[in-house]
Amino acid sequence: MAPADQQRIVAAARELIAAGGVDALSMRKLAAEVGVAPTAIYWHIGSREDLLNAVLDAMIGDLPPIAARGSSPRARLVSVARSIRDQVRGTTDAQQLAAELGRTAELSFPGQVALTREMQAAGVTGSDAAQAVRAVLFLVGGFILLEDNFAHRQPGSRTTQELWDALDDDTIDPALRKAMAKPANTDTLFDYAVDRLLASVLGSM
Amino acid sequence: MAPADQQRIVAAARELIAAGGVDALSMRKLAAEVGVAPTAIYWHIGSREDLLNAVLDAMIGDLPPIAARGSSPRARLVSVARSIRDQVRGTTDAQQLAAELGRTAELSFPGQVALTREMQAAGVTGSDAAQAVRAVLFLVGGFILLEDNFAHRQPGSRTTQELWDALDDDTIDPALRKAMAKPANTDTLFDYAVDRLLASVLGSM
DNA sequence: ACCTGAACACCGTTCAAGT
DNA sequence: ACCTGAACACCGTTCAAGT
Repeated sequence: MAPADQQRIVAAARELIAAGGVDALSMRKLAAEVGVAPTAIYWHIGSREDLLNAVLDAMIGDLPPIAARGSSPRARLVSVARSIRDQVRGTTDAQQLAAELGRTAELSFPGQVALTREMQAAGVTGSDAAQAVRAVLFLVGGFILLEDNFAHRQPGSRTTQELWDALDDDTIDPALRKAMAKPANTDTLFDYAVDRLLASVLGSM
Repeated sequence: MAPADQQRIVAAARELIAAGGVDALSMRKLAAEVGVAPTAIYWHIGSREDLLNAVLDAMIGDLPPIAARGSSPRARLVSVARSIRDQVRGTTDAQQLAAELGRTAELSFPGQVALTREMQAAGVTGSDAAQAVRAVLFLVGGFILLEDNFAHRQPGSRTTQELWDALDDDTIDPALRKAMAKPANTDTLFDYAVDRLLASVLGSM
């Protein structure tokens, strides 16, 4: 049997996570996959938390850089916001790991830097730019949170749409209630929200 | 010993969660707390997931309604956004449970309705209002996500501030880098971001 | 240096059996 | 109707012992 070095162990752990999510990774299953006793993992990597940190390190190393596209500063800002959202949505395991390990700052940092660079190019400087960048980041984060929860929704639970349909409230216009009950196109909504926030932040409605 | 009915079991479960978080609640500890064999819990409530759902039901029942304050429509919208944020921050256990059980829609719905009502009062109608409400909700959600992660950050991990201090990037102005490296006042930032988004959405900069 | 086996202290859950 | 005890199939982790 090949030696159970760190690289092989981390690779096997990533396969287990890719197949069944972070919860599907146990020290015992991993050891079986590597072809070794569970206790050997502890010799090579350490505790479960050490293992997860090593896995996250490897995942971060594989991430492509965030690219800005477009010619106008405004378009480039929008493209970075979209890139961040796309990258987060395509790396849910890494996001979950980072959340569990308290390393989300690390994971979101490259996007933050890219956004800051483009905000500077748009002519916003100093603490104004810092505030603007953070506002955009929070908006992007909100999409991630709510889309993620939407994706993790259990079959038995009620959707926002169903809740609106069931709501009996005369103070809200029927047409508006109906609009809220319609499922949202989050792609369109994302572009709209980012556009509105940038318009106001850049002072160029 | 008093009968181990559902009410007593749920109350004991809430105490365990309040004391040590959702992870501190196990069927066996709960049974010990109630003074009964672990298997008795299954007779009264069912599985662990059934138990957590019953606990979340009780928590939702205890939530106070979201109130709008202020006289101008804009001020009332801002106050609802702040109320949502405050309520979420004060109910982290319920938020975690809702996320695990896929019931976040239910938990965020009252705030969504309150926001919709005030958006209508501000003169925005139909699908425009629906989009505007959702944009504000996503922004509020982003604060919750990033503040939450910030709070759950492990002592060993690096903060966004430390990452900025360590960044060596000549394309970003030193003053801006310094501004990003300063810890953000999320209260101020929240008011700023909500204000900017509302200004643009309501079309009254 | 690298790995195993036994052991400890936990989990959630089922099910037959008791009163 | 309500509860227990035994049992099953899992966990993470430690540590002495082997090569």
